[in-house]
Amino acid sequence: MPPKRPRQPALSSRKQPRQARSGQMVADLLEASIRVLRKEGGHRFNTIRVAKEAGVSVGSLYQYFPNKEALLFRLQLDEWEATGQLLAGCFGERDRPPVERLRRAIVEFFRTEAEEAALRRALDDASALYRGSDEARAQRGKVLQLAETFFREALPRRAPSEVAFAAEFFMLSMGAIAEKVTEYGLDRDALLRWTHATADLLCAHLERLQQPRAQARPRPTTAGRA
Amino acid sequence: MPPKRPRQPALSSRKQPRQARSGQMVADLLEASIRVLRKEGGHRFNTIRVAKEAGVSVGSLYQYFPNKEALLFRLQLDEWEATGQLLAGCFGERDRPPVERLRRAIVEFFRTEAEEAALRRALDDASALYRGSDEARAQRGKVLQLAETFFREALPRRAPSEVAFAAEFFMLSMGAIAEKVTEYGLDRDALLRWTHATADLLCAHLERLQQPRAQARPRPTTAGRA
Amino acid sequence: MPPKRPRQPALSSRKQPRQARSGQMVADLLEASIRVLRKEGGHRFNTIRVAKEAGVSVGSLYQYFPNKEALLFRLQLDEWEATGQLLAGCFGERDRPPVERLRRAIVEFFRTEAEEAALRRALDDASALYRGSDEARAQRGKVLQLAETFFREALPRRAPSEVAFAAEFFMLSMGAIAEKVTEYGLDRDALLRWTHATADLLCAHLERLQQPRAQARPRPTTAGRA
Amino acid sequence: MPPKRPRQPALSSRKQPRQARSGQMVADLLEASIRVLRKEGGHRFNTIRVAKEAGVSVGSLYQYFPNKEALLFRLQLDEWEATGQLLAGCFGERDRPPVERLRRAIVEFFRTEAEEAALRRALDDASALYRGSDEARAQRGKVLQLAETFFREALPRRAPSEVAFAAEFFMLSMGAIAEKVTEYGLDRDALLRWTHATADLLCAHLERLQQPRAQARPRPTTAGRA
DNA sequence: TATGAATGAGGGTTCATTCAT
DNA sequence: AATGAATGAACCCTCATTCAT
Repeated sequence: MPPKRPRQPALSSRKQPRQARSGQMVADLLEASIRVLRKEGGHRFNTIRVAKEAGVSVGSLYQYFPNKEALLFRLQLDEWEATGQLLAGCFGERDRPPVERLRRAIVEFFRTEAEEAALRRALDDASALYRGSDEARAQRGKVLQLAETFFREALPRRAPSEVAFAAEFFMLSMGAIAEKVTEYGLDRDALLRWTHATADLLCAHLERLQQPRAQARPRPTTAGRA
Repeated sequence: MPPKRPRQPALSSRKQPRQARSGQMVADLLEASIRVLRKEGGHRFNTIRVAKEAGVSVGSLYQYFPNKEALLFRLQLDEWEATGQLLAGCFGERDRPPVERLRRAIVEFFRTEAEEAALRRALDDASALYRGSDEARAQRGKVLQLAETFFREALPRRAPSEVAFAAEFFMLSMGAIAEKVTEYGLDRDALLRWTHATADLLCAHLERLQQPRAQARPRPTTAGRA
Repeated sequence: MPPKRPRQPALSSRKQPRQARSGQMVADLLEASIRVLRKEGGHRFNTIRVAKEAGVSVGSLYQYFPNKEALLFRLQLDEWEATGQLLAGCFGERDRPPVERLRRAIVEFFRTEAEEAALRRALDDASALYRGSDEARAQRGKVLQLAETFFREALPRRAPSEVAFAAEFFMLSMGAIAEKVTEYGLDRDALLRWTHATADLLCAHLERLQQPRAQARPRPTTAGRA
Repeated sequence: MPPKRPRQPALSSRKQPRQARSGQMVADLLEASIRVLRKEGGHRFNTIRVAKEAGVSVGSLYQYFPNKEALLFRLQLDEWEATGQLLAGCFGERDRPPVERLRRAIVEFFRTEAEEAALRRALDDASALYRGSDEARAQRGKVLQLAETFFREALPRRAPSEVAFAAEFFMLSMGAIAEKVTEYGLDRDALLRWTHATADLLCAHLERLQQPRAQARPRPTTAGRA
């Protein structure tokens, strides 16, 4: 049989940084990564540059991250984590009506997306490297959970499966639109216009879902077209 | 003598293929590219593989495309072109009401997106290479023109600037959502559910825009938030 | 799922060098490899050094050999091939009695082994890289076939399975002893002494096998000893 | 500051471990090394892994072994030592005839070789690192001494130089054949067949040497052949 | 015009060894 | 004495692009 190099890339950190020193190193590397991504873009992102930017050796990098993918993924995870926090904050304001909370979530989401546009873009460029990993799925699940809780509250009369779908649909739509919009690199005002258009779109949708028997709209048959 | 990457990528074809033979060569290369992208994914896409797949030499490839980016971009352009045709067809059915036309456009759009999911994904992985080029902007403009014509008809009482924004907003939203959805790799039924959810979302929005004074919704101040 | 790098190392040549130029390149690389192995030893053998020694670029090396292992393996294959030729020549001299042919084969074998001692040693150091490959097994099979033909002639009254075992046993013994002996780096006379001792050993064994019912020797039970 | 490999490897232990604690540490490291070799193979054998497996720090490892080679060499030394013990036991059974003792030695030798096949293979892969060292020569000398004593007894009428050569020849042959055979990874029965074939071969040779004027066999001139 | 061999910088990763703590 | 983080040279391999034929 041919030589078999093990090759079992993993995304989780190589060592749990418990001591202060290790934690610092990881933090330095992550910050350096962000700087590299921002300055050079996703496709110039490489371990040597990151290590140099962090002022450490490549070897050190590999002591904390099993491979390049893991480093990028960790960055993405942190972004997602922050986003989760943000949404949790907006969704959780139980003294406001749900639609208002949703709007605020959207506004805040667009704002933070835009702030980090360059970074997110770069991360996205590199996303092929960690796409489909279990860890990615897990994080996605966490955010969906969050949204589901909110939508359960906003749509008390809908069946659970409908609520779950709505949660996924809203999150995906918001994320997808925001991503594309921030790609444009708009100025503040233009961004606000897009933000509110999206908010109008999704809030109206939520209100419609809150009506007793919505959605019964005729679907014309998709005749023709191969 | 070595490559020495000039860092000044040009995307337009090196020569206008006027003769039949050249046209054939370009077509072969594009088809081969698609096969390579599909079979190997965006990150195994390289000129040697494409040339081999097309049954020609790398040198020939470089006679018709100044660089790898141009090849990929041309592929993307063709996709966009096809999409444009598709939308033009749907939007142009003047005997149907606009909302119905929009719904059909969305349904068809999702369908073709899903059919080519793997290819689009691969193209997207490679999109960093041609992103932001003038040609890309130009193509985008063409599709927007198309949509604007439709929305002008659908929203006769709206100001031109509002119509233009709506056109852009609808196109972007539809594209963004479809892209993310097809990333999931859903089965036929799930895909249909997502398709119609998106159609419901956007058609309702269009209907709302068709009402006299829509959009006058209170925007809560985005007070607070770290 | 985590990123999956294909990794399918193969040992066979990447392209069949049919043109003169290619053949030359392969030959140059193999010769350079031999020089590197001899000058630096198996553990300093690397693709960069080989390419430099051959006066070409690493890229060229990889156009003809899919990886380092393949290069080494090809060297080994060539050695084995030459050995096969050598043995075939000795074994095939049908006008001499088999025992005499065997002795000559052994003498010749030791001589060529000693000539290339440094190289073989280096190859052996690197053998972990291609050990157990199908190609290696195949080549081994070819040499065994050769030996079997000879032993069938030398031991006409033995059962085929016995002949096959004898062939394998003689080849292995001769090879094993020669390998260890040449490791010593002996002078001409000492080497001759070892050569003839081995020849005596193996020729006597062959003569014994040629006797009607040899081998009936009492095997003391291996009592004791964990 | 970095490693800066001095290229002057020393194999003797850095310190003579006199205290119990040190002895324990060395023992732990050696055992850990064996586990690593067995589990990961020669080419994944590195100091960090060994230290981790032993539950100590790399630094500690380097307190007792000047470098990786020394560690491996020590392992090899222990193997050789054990082998020496084994042979001494077999050779020393003065109440049995020499030929019988030799056979038993061979049988036992093959058995232990096979038991540790994986380990020996790994050690062999690493042998380039300590090959030719004085220590290796010394250990070899000890085993030869042992064998020589036995052969002096078995071949009382032979000249000392002949006895010495016989001792070396037998040891080398047995070792060489066993090594190659165990490389195959045979099952118990096949192994036994090979073992006894080797024993037959070598015991017959010993018996021949015990005859008054053996070896006077005509050596055909090695005419021809470059 | 077509070919495809050749280039070599660039990128990911490993690991022997040191030395501050 | 023990630790283990840090180092960085070294290694394998890829691929965009050129240019002699």
